Amino acid sequence: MRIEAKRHVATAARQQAILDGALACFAELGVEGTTIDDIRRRADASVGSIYHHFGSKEGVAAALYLHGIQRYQTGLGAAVERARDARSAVRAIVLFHLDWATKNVELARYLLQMRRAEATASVDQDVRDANRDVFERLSKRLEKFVAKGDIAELPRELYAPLIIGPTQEVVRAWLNGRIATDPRKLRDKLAEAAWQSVQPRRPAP
Amino acid sequence: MRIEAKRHVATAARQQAILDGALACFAELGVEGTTIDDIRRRADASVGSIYHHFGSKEGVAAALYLHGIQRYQTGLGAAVERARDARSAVRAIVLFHLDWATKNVELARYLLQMRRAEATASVDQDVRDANRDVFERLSKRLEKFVAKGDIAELPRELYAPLIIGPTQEVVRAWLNGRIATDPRKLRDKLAEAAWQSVQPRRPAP
DNA sequence: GAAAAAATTAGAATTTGATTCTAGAAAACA
DNA sequence: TGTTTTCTAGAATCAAATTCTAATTTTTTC
Repeated sequence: MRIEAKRHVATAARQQAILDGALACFAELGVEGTTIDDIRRRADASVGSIYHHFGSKEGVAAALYLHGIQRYQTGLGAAVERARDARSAVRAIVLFHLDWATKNVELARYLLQMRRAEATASVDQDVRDANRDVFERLSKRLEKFVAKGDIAELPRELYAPLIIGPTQEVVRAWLNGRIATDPRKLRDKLAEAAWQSVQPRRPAP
Repeated sequence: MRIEAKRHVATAARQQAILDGALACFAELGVEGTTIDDIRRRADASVGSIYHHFGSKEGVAAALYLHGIQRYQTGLGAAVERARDARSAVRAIVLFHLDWATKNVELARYLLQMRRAEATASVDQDVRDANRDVFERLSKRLEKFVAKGDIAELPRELYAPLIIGPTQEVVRAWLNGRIATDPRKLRDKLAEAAWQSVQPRRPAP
């Protein structure tokens, strides 16, 4: 077979076109406000095709969500791998988050909006799995830093909120138009705050 | 008129019944999964009545959202008023948040889920207004603390994220079942972290 | 205190939009 | 080449939101 998987390629392209069309529609009209027909038109597909590939409108929304999460996490993982010490690892997390959100505004807004929306229930498990993978890799690194004393020993469930919580809130506020300043302007303060928040406290002098 | 506003009372009761029924349905079936008929049954109302009072299913969702936000903010405002110094003010914010979410689980989950959902667009302005009110009161207090040097001088848009961001993330994770520990167990660490994050930094020694 | 107006409730009729279904086209396979 | 599988089309169906018309109840007006 000279040109193998010609269909495979076409299929992937079609699916991507549908997802792209859907994101554009969702951003413009809202998820609820978007009809299958809107997506069909924008992606230049047929109703049958959409249902064949994704099963339902919700299926499209869920697939888009999963894709987005995966892209985010892949990037995050890579960014943190590069860091050589605890401080730059923490900084990398904050900076990557700010960067990703400002460079993928529509997608970021969509992920935020759909976080824990029931429309994504069908991929919840996949999202959890993906989360766990990245999370475990990050945890491994973290533990080493904790062992060395570079990072404080805290209840496990606190690390992520402390490191990313404030940044998350800033990004959310910006994406929702509650603040106008480019959040990247705050990056040094946010990175520093994240770092301080997981520092072992010296006993009071 | 001996019994004035008999209707007014009945109306308020009916509206409340619809909102209560809606919250119960939303919690059990999801917002999407709930039909007007479900709400009608649970609230023992008629379709006409629901539409008369709220205009649409989205209207019901929006009203419920606004109510919830207002209740949360009233409580938060009151909690902070009571604090006499910067440190206890910051602590009060964190503790109130943890407390409110654990005592109003269904509503908290709903608010979180609907945050920035398009269904609430119609009350966005009201939510903003309510937010601004509380926020301004809090800001006034904050400024005094900043002037006294008890709290660091930072870009305005950073205070809320730093103080409430990590707590928010913990609550979110708990409401979504990502963590099982009662978040109130983490309250001292979260309050301390919030406080530290807005402390003026001593220049490095 | 009766007539008029306004607010509220009912539930049937309509409309909108998601989903299903059947048929046909294109590629992979043997 | 014939057969099977995957994919695309779009018409038909179905479910649920919304609208509409007609009562009913309360408030207001004279």
